Amino acid sequence: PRLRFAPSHTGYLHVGGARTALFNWLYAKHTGGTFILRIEDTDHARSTEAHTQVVLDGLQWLGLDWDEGPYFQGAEIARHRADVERLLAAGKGYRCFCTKEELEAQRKGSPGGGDGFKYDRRCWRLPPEQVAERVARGMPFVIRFLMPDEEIAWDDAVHGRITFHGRDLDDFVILRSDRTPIYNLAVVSDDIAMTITHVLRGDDHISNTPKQIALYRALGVAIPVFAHVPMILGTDGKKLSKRHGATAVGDYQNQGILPGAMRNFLALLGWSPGEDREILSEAGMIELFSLDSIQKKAAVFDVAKLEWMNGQYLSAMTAVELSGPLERELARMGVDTSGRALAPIVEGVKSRARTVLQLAERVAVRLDPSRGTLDDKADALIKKMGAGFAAGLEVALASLRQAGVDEWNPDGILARLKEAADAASLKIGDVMQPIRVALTGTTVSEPVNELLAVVGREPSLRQLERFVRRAPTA
RNA sequence: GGCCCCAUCGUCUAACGGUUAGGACACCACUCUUUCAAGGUGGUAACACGGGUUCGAUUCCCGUUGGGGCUACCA
Repeated sequence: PRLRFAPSHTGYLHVGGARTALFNWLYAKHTGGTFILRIEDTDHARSTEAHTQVVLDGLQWLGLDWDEGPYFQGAEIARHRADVERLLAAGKGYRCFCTKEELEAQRKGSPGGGDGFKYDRRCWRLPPEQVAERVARGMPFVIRFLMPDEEIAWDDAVHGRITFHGRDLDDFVILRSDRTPIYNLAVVSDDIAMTITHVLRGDDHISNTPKQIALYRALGVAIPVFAHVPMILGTDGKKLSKRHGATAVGDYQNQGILPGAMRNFLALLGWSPGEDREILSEAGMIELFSLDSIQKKAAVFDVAKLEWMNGQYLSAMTAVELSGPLERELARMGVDTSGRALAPIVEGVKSRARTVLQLAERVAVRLDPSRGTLDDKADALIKKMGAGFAAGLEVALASLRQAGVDEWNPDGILARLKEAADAASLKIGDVMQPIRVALTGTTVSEPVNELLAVVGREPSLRQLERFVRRAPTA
């Protein structure tokens, strides 16, 4: 099989597009087929190289490598025109001299007031000599496709049989007056030229499919397998768009989502491997993927589940595997990591983080506790403990000052603190929690003794002292 | 308006005529723990509605309702 992903270069890779690309890629990998990338840039006004690059970067980030391309639709205009000429010569297309203004007037005058307007074929009825005369006169024209009055149906690989009728379809334009091709014509021409066997695309193309099938028939070419995958919706059930927040894969990359997690999550949106599987390896996905287990229903994009999944990937990865994305994020935050061993810190915090951003923030605080800021829960705890907070901190500090460098390890610190708490008749938690808050600004962290060990003796003591001066004593 | 698609917990989904309708996220308890958003255990929560077909429908058919898509010299 030969598959293609054909995004238009809108300047960003929409998660819906990414999911479509993923399904194409999975099917190609599963069947040993070829995955082709083609950029639809016939709308040259919007076309820029930078926009194309964003799409390429997004696919690469997700690990979706293509076997051929990227091809550019805009480079094939000569072939598109040749196909249009063939249709014209065979009487399956015709010249239309109606101007945009005339069309607009016709639209306004039609029953529906414009929506659902179908061209009335007045130019098709023009006598040949009049057409020749207008062409000779240099009158501008578009070429329309003569929609046959017949049933157009196909067996969709995800929906089953879908049936349209030519009488409901318009004689749509296939070549603009500037002799550039229109989308539907270009797609069919390209898919034929590239011998595409499976067209896997979004649901929103279902209504384009009968037009394209009519074109295949007129060109005398057998149609490929069509598979229309469901759309991705926002939480309000509407087509996912920018007003829902992050919709581009680049947005999620910036928010600290790992590519593996994103791919896994996207795969499960509209497809199910069965047997309650959730976390899937790349090989597992490829092996299990099939067109007939694709959902017909649109799916809502649930960021909470994406983040959960990202957390799963995060805690399953080793500190070494995480070092790339982590250091990139730390650099972006302006944190100096030179000469510091990050691995031990990462081990302590990765299972509690859901995004690389959170991971980086926590690592940064352990590198330099003074950058921590109090969150609401920590603030509430301080208030709740009242004088006990400062008392616990004093006890901790006094005891930790006694601990030498040779003792500054998780076991040594724990022994110290236990002893000190006992001596002061405090519960161990009344000593530990204040330390945690002072060092991280939060109520959440790895065990406090490990936290102290990883932060180091001097930085820990310095931060605790700073905090004692600040903490309320009454 | 016309054409088309869709319909299981709040969300992602399993079920391919017979199940106490299963899992995951989220949520709520409990548990482990010096804390926790981590781990563990448990819980609340769904077959849109009405007709058929059938011994039997979440499952097949029709309709209703509801949602969505398309309807450009955009892609």
